[in-house]
Amino acid sequence: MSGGFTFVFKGEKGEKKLMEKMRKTYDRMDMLENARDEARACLQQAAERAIKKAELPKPNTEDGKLPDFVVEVPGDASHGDLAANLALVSAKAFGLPPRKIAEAIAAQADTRGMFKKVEVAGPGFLNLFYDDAFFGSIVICACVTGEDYGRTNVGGGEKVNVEFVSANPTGPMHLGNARGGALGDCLAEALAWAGYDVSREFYINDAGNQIAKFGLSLAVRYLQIVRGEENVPFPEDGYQGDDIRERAGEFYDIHGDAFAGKPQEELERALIDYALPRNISDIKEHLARYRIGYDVWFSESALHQSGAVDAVVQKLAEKGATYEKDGAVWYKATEHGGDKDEVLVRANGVPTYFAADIAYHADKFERGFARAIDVWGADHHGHVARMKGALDALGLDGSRLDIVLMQFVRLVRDGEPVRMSKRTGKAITLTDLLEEVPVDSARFFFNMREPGSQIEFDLGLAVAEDSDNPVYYVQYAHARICSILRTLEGEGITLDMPRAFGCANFPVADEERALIRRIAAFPGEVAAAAKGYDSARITRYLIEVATAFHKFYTNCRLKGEEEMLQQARLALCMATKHVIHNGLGMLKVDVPERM
RNA sequence: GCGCUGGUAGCUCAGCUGGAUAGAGUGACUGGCUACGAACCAGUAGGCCGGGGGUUCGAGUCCCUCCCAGCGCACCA
Repeated sequence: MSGGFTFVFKGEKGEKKLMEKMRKTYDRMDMLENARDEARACLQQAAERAIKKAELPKPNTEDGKLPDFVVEVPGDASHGDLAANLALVSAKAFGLPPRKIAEAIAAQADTRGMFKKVEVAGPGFLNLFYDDAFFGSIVICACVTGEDYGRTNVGGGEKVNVEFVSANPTGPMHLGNARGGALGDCLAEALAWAGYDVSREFYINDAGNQIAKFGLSLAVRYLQIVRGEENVPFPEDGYQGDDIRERAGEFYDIHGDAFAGKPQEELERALIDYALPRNISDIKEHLARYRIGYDVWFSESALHQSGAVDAVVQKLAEKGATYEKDGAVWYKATEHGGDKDEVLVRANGVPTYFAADIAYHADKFERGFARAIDVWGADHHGHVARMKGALDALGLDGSRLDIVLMQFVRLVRDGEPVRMSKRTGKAITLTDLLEEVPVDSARFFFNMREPGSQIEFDLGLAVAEDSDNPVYYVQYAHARICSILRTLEGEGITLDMPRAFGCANFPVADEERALIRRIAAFPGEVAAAAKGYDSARITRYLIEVATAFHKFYTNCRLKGEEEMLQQARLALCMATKHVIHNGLGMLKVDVPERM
């Protein structure tokens, strides 16, 4: 319970003191949640009073209490600011029609100064309307908390690890990485805003079969340069990308044919040692250009070298979760919810990717993370259950690992599908994408839809799309606000908080109320995005805020308006500016003052 | 065959733990700048929510079944 709201701003002396009071009052910052609690309590007590006064019979439930009910924000503003289904769900308990119950409750409702009225509507909904003062206090809250508006502590400081992209270092990043990067980075940001202690991590797959294949492919390209392409056949399953040729070419430019006579193994080793660090640093650079940075770059090979992989296999064996067959060590996945058992150590003694990944995730929990979130391509979905199961088998609660599965990006150019396979060598890379599409658009676009939906990215459209792009719609709202602020400032008018809060008749327009409702929803939206691992909520929300602002802008004026109302509207503009600034900031999209 | 995702307006997608006449954007059509930025706003048209059963006061939402699409089912990662 929030302890109620006290609307005493009018008599307050001094902005500083006022600010302090505001910060205390709105410590929880999510005023909508507070309002929900207030509404719930208001109705619950009203129902209890009605029973006491025998306006309603005693509820015929097992524990004699009222049934659970929902307080929600109705989609239609004419249904109030909050709506409760208390009367509907307790129809049986009272043995009365819902509308009758609702009327009895509404008659007893003490609106606590927060609500203007409680209305009975439809089949028996109880609709509550905010008092104007509450609308005003939401604006104040957003203004006072400013660049922190939207932060909550629903995460309680829990340590969370978010691993995303983790692109294969054998080649350039593709569109899936672009989507995963935007999604993962924004999710991490939303989690941080919701009060989690977030660490961003990139897992470098610098070991295993694909590195061997990488070495082989490089070696063949190198030998082709030395001996002629027609004299050295390229392996069927090698990496055919041009990037491999380029790396081999660079290596040749440095060493000439000095390595041509060396044993294959030595040649491959030298090529890997040359190319891998360069690929990794390219990945870092390209991600930085995409505005993504990591707290930790975790190397798979380090897990092998430290013996962590062997240790985890050993530990699984001690738990009785393994057996040997055909010379390989198998994990009993079927005993932990899997469809079939999995190989941990091959007959040739080399551990599988799966074994390394178990060791990797075990390591995350050993580093003190309460939760690990991985953003994976949907093609890895088969890996989810067995990964969790393996953690369970180790005695590390596998439910602490959450996987965000991301469907593929179907790339299209002028209506024609473009192959994304690394092996065709024709894949569009992240860098290609960013050459055609601004980072703002790409990051916004990839965060517009839920990870689970497969999306189509039309390159031709993305380039032409500049002014139709929703990101500009949101940015434009911000630029418009800045423009108003500049204009008024030119007339010597700036926001004076105590004065703005002193406006007795505010809000006056429906557009103002609609905008304030959206502003009030911000902390809850961020928290929901964090808890539901759904950063798309934020982009959708920002579009809603921009819409509400544009409507407000066309219907409500500031310039030439009466001073108190002008101040109140100035505060509303400022509140909106903070929301857009903070929201776009989470997406790491620019917040332009002019455009 | 088994499993994971998804199927909502012409197109791209929302729809929160079941709730009030199913919503946006875009495309089509019609209006609105002598007032703070028209990269904007207002209006019209457009729907057996994949099909069929069931659960209940009430289902796009939950259960069963079928159909369709993408993906996965390696001693690859």
